[in-house]
Amino acid sequence: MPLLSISEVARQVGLRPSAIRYYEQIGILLPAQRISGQRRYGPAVLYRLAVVQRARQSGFTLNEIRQLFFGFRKAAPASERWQKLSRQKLVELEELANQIKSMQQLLRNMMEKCHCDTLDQCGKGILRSGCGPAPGKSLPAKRSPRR
Amino acid sequence: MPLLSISEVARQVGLRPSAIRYYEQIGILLPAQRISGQRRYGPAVLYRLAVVQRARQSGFTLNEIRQLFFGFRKAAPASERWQKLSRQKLVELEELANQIKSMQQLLRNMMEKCHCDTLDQCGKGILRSGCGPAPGKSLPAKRSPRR
DNA sequence: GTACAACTTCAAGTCAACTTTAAGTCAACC
DNA sequence: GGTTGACTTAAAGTTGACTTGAAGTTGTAC
Repeated sequence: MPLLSISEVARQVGLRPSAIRYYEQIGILLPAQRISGQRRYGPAVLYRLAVVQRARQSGFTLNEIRQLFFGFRKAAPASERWQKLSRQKLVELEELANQIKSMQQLLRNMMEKCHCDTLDQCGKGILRSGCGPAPGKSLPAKRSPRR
Repeated sequence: MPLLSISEVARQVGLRPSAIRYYEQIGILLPAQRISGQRRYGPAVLYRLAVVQRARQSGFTLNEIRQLFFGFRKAAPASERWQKLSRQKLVELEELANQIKSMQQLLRNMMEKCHCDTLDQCGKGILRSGCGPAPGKSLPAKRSPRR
């Protein structure tokens, strides 16, 4: 039953030691046992950090991860904790995805429709919504050609 | 031909005066004419800022917006500028959208498959990839029930 | 006894896009 | 002359998730 040093833990989970100290500092990890001043960890910390990493991958902030660990009554099962936080996070991600879609729409529209010469022209066009007209002929407002 | 004060411009474009000063400071807006120390703007600044706002909505950073304005040879038409920057940005947005999809996948998988009691259990499961087994019976991996 | 690596703490720095604050200037009105 | 309101500048603060730096401690190796 070997106790791990901070850099050993860091190595195993793919973090830097400073990140692990930070997690302890902000209360995501409980203060580790010290041996002559230095942190020593049991293997369980690897599970802890696996959860943290998975949650980060899933888009949770460190505050939310703290909720996951400490924001429930003590007996609350892990599955219930994930359920609750995930539901909310899925909503946020959906919103984010929609934002991205509308950015893509704007960009595609810009690439397709903007024939402005100067950016000021372009700005004028934007104020009338959409972007500027073609230099010579006015296109008959075709809709996006499939896809 | 009325010259606009900074707060009038801000009001019209929906920014705060401090943002406009900031844009000047970082070189997105050219230094405005001063009248007894105060900034005065012609109507063209509204086009400028319309472009800035549109670019922000499309996901461009302020650095990229500076590129849009000043990162091309002087004669480069606006449409060409947008094309170049948009192509790159669309790639980034695509990557971002994929990240979000994988987060959503992780979360849905978690909600569906995790029946862990403790988060440590959960962490153990994650280390073996996926999450923990059911408490009693093993569910036959049903796929999401519509929607 | 001293060099060294690995750790410690605490404070400050990083990034982006601003905002906030403090202290000062200016023109207009009473 | 005094007050008000809108402006000015420069510097510092904000948020999140860390990293970096400085200065100090510990255990081990030579």
